Amino acid sequence: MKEEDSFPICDKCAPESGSIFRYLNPAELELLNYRKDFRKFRRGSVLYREGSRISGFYCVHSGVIKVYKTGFDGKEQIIRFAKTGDIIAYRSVLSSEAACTTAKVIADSRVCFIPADILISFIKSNPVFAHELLKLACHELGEANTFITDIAQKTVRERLAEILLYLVRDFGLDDNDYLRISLTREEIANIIGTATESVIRLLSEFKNDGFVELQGRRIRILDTRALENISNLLV
Amino acid sequence: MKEEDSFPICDKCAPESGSIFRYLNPAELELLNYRKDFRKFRRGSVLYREGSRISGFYCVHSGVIKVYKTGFDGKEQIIRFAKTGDIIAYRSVLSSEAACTTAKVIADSRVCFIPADILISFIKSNPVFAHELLKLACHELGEANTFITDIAQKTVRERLAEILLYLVRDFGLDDNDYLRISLTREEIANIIGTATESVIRLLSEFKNDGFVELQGRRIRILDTRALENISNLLV
DNA sequence: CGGTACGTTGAGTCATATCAACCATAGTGG
DNA sequence: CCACTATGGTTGATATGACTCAACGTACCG
Repeated sequence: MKEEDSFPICDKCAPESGSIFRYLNPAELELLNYRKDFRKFRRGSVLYREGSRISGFYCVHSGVIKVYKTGFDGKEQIIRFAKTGDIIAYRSVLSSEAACTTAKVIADSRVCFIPADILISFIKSNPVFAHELLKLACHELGEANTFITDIAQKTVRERLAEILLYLVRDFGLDDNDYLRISLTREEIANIIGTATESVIRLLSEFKNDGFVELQGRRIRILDTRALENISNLLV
Repeated sequence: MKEEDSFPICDKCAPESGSIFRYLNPAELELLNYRKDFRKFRRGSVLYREGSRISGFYCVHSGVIKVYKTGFDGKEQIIRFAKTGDIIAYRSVLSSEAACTTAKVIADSRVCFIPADILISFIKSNPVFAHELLKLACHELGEANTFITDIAQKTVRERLAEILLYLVRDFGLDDNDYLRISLTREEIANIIGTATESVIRLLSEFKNDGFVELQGRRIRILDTRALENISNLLV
């Protein structure tokens, strides 16, 4: 059996990936392993679509998934990225609402699909798990609020610098200081809420100023300090 | 004892106001009534400030409170309003983070302050309550995501029309179709993320087009349909 | 080798921010 | 009672950041 085909066992992968399931007890983990469904998705495939009813949620084992909303004119607004250990679609499952986002694979992914009912049952049976899930949701809410403020008040230039720093924080840099996530210019634009051309212009401005280096889609971060200054990040 | 001074009992006011506490059992409600602290605040007073550690959260009995973040240049970004039955600051309590917002009274308010530990204990003892709290947080998260998309993609004009409709939905109209919430132009600007002058200009544009009528701070909604068209609201 | 998706650059336009001046109202204190 | 002040509202002029449109370059892929 090739490594890629190995079926992940959550009582092993949960603590390693730091996922929310590390708060489950052995019996619950066993149930999770029994009920979950392991799936693979290639770049570009869609896990679920805005407006659809979802019968469960996903835990990301590997890969990167973008979660976005589609605006009035069809333009996508990226809300967040999910990577190893993150769960997605839990919001819709818990609030009993239709999905308010679409999830599309950016880097080939392996995920577990978990039926909605056992999430609910874990909440009922395991108060610590419920509390941690609440912490997770509340933390995301805090981040959303910060993002609202930024997008409402900052210039595109400031937001671009900020997003680059967030990507460094969340995905890290390789040995040559290249960002470990590969996004199209359009995707970057759809995070910070601007036009693709604006991202291109500002990125090459950053390049000319010596803050970054560009090799096609790869972005090398040369001067974090300068980006921090531009972004006017509080904290 | 004047009506205004009467101490609200949550097992009465919770079901009436539709607050989250309607999911507590009698014993828990008794504990809540015993531990909570009833407080009154005048317009302009601050319940808690961004960055502070909070030892509990608030349930609004009457009045209106604005919850906002302060941006880099000191400009406030209003995140939401809390009115009768709403709870605020629960996010910070649950995520064990410092407050990421400030809460300031817009219309004289009566609130209950509830110590953090009993919120945690309710989550542990009452799975239904925990689930409902999760629903609440997840619902707010969904609204935040929608707002991010709007603010990133819509014009100021569209956002202004949209916010007027939201205010109608959340606060209603009186017998003469006046909005039941009174905001300064600056506050409206701080919701939709624009300059005060822009709000003034667009509002008087709406007035000239016959969509609204303006009497100082009071806004009369004349043509909901037109506002819906302008706002490009999905739904 | 054509096709498709992505990246880049330039030119022109427009929505919105900024700056400045002025008015209206209400509360305050002498 | 009247200046005095503070706060909020309004309007106009001006500046500019960012978007749109359009053309073209590049790279990979079947």
